[in-house]
Amino acid sequence: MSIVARHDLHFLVHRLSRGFPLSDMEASAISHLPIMLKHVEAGADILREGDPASEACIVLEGLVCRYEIVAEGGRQIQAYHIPGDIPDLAGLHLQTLEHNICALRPSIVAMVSHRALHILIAEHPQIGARLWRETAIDAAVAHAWVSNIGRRTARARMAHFLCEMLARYQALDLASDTIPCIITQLELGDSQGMSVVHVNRVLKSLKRAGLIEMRGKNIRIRDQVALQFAGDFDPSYLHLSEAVH
Amino acid sequence: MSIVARHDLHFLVHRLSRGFPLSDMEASAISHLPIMLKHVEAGADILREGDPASEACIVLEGLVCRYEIVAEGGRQIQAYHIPGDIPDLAGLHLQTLEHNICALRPSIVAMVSHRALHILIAEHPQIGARLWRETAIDAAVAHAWVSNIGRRTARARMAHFLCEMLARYQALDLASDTIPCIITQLELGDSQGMSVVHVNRVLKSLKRAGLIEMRGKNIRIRDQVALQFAGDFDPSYLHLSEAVH
DNA sequence: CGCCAGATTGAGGAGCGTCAAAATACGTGG
DNA sequence: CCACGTATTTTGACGCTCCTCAATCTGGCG
Repeated sequence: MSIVARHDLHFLVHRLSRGFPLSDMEASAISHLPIMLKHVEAGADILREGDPASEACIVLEGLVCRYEIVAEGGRQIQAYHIPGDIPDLAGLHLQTLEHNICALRPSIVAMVSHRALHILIAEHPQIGARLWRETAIDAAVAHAWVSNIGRRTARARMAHFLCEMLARYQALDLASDTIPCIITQLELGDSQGMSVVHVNRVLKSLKRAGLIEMRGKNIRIRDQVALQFAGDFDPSYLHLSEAVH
Repeated sequence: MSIVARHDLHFLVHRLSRGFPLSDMEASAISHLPIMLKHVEAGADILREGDPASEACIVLEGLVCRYEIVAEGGRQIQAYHIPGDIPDLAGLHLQTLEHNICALRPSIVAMVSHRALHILIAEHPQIGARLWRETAIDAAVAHAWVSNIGRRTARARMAHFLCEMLARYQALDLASDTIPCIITQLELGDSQGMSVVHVNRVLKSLKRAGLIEMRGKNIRIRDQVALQFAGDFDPSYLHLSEAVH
């Protein structure tokens, strides 16, 4: 997975092509964006709250998250970002971002200057529309998280979350039944609004029910349909494969 | 408040002008959008989950919310929309929206066809950027809600939410210390992920502490600074007044 | 082989949900 | 202007979910 030759932007192109393919010229324009590769070690921040951003980062490999520290002492992970995602795309239109972005695992990201992106968008309005769509999807996912955390029991919440992660990796052809990244139980808790202890118990319950199992440090979904049912999961909000009008 | 002559898009223009004013031509182009006014009664849906949308609605008066019904039976209100907001702006780039939009109070909205918006954006790219920014802010607010619901106690969560609503109305010059819309305790609970009973107790606690008081059916913030402290509130994420680059 | 991050388990308690009832406000028609 | 039906608020009692604290266990690695 770490061969330099593979470090291109094909996951991003793939994402933006969802629904309706980009033209060769557009795909090529994206691939030729002036990027700077950055290897980030696990736990390292990529962007800090309040930084005036002048560039965006595209996840190429690894696992990145957006998080915030709240006064009462806890960390809240607001989103996970997998290859092809642009965690700080919103920074293109906002002065500052009010969250941190960090790598949870050793990761590789591509840094692109906002200037380059603005030029790209000006020359290829269609790409601008697709990127705007990404911002909209980001919001849709966040809203789904609000519902998940606000109104579902811990068990259903966890099931829903696991379904989301699996579906996103499946859309990239990076998974069939196993979530290919390692997420610790502490991280699961910090994203789903529960304590590590309770995460552990909920996972145990899902294992006992035959819905999931551990495969080394990864989580394998043994019964995706049942898990989706347990989590009241409908993948529509991820907009993984819809057409563009 | 219901004089027809006031039913223009000035709140929207105001929103989009934040940070750096729009040109007269741009402001005028927005004001001349072909809109259809729609009076919506309290409780009526404006958009249903999964509707293939071909138009967007701009809130002119009243209070509108985005919500979802989860399997376990509860309603989760994901966002409140006040005058100048476009609750379903994301629909401009997504096939379908996976949430409902309804009026919580008698409201007036302006319906605009996506076609008209696309033309507007094509002719005024700057307006497109500002609308894109709105999508980004929508996502930022949703992420703040994730943190709020996921990691704060009921009391801090409520304080944070009240600060948010007040700040948004203040930015429109529609409030000084009183949230000018009525939100029932049931609605507060459905948005903050708590039961009506607990909402009532939390509000009581905030009243006893002298942070808020009731003014008829409205909530008046008696000590905004203290309430912000109690809710660990920092308005940055609302991006109410920042410059555009 | 020892160390350490992460996982697991137990016990006890706080926060918050549920159920149920009463109180209050609000709109409507007489 | 009052009577009445409905929506909302308020309060109490009780219990479940989930948190905290704390200890033990496991697997990976130098």
